[in-house]
Amino acid sequence: MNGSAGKAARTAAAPRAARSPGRRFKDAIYAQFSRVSKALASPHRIELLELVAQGPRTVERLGRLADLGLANASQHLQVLREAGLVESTKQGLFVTYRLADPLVGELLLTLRRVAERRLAEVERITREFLAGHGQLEEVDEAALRRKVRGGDVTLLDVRPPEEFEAGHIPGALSVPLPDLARRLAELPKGQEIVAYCRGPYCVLAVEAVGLLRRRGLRALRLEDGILDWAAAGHRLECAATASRARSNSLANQAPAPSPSRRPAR
Amino acid sequence: MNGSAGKAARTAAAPRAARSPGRRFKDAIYAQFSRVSKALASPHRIELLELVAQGPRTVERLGRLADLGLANASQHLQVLREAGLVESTKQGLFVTYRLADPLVGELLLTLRRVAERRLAEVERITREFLAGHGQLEEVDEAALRRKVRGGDVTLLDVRPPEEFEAGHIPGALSVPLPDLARRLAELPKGQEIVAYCRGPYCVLAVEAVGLLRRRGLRALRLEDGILDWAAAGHRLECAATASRARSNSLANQAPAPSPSRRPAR
DNA sequence: TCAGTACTCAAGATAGTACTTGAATACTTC
DNA sequence: GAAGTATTCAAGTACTATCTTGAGTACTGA
Repeated sequence: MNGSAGKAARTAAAPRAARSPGRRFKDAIYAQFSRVSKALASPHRIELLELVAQGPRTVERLGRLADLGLANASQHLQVLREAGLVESTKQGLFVTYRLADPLVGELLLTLRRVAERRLAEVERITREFLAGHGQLEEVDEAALRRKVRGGDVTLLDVRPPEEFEAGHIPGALSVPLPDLARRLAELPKGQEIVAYCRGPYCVLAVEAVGLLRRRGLRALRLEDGILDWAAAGHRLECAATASRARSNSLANQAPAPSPSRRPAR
Repeated sequence: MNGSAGKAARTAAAPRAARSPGRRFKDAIYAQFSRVSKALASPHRIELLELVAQGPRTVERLGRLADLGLANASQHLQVLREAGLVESTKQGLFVTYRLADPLVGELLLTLRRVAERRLAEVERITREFLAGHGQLEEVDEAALRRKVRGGDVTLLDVRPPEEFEAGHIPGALSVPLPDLARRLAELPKGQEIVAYCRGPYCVLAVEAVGLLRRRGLRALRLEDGILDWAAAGHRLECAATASRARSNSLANQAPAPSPSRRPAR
């Protein structure tokens, strides 16, 4: 790689030629660690990973959700797979990708937290986007509980149906964003609506709230999405358990047993 | 970019020309997230970050510890700084880098855990290295406590003195690796010696144990290093509190309050 | 003021990564 | 077995990152 000996050893730089066994071990280990971080080192792959974290999905669907070309999405997903972050299985024609380990979700969440806390641009960009939609006002979890107890609120899950089925906030009503305009009649009249989606950087809820307001409804956005809800240790309702109707299950739930930093899920 | 209209719309690829505001927001946000992961996407920077996590240090020292040329180390550290992961202050001639936030340490730890759990090579490389030094046998935390209670063990911190001062396992004796050969006389005779260093991928303790054994002493390596000790919620002793001698403080400590989510290698 | 030190900057060679395109593969369905 | 579909592969081009070298900056101490 770096040529012959000769006067190479003269430089002030590291004597890269004569590496000790300890050095070679470290190089090998850190090269492995960097396989994981290199896989995360692309905006598109982070987005794909967050989508995969919502539930298993096919290549074509992931590519479309992330606005990527099909071949490009496939290649990015392969990079993630080679780094051990996702797994894929082939069922018939379709290849389904899923998160390889819940720990990967934790890594993603920590990455996001570091960016939020250390990069001022994250808050600036978010604020500007929300301001542009007149949605600086948000509802946090505590406020949502209060509203639910008050009973005059509809909690709306605007994600695609399969994500709703994979897990949603108890008591939420599923109306995917593309269907919202023509299903307005289903919403309880006169009630305030709180919409949520995948997370704070998923735009579905923002668009839903915008649409609802243009139709003259009172609507707000839940500041966190489903992943944050789960990460905070709260219960999710999924298709299997959903038969217990939607009554007011949120109101009856224990109020956040561990606000610390549970990996939970 | 993607040519004229005509049959352009036919392709399955993303229509990258007409991006919605939502798409532009996502692109901007994920670009920010990837600033953090791009900073981690180099083996050298991960190593530098782990060194910085041990305590503040100058550019020259970090470069030497990571076997990097000075300019190269400086550039890598700047990349880390621009991603908000480290901070630097200039005092006289020296620029000191430190971790910007404890959350960065958590990110680093999670990255390591993901690599350990998902990449088989990590265990393979470690095992091969340890086997080459005849040190497959390690002492874990529980075993260390047992030995300490038995009283016939010396706990040895072989890191550089300033890292020892910044925080060490209570009761440990500081003998930096380069001094070890000529300070053998200081070690209590006949006792077993347990050596530790920065972490499982730091080779100092391995080399210390090798040296001690060649001199005929009974020596073992503690499997985790100082960062893991602290991450497990244990108390550290630092220079300020070190006056309380070394008696047997480890034996008197509460036994691991949070054994919850250990990497458990 | 001058030499020395610690670090940073600029520039260039090299290597690696990203995205696109068109073709190939693998499986299903008719 | 032929047509169709989801995905992957291969190759080309543009871009980005890395490391090195030598010069430049900022501060210290004599």
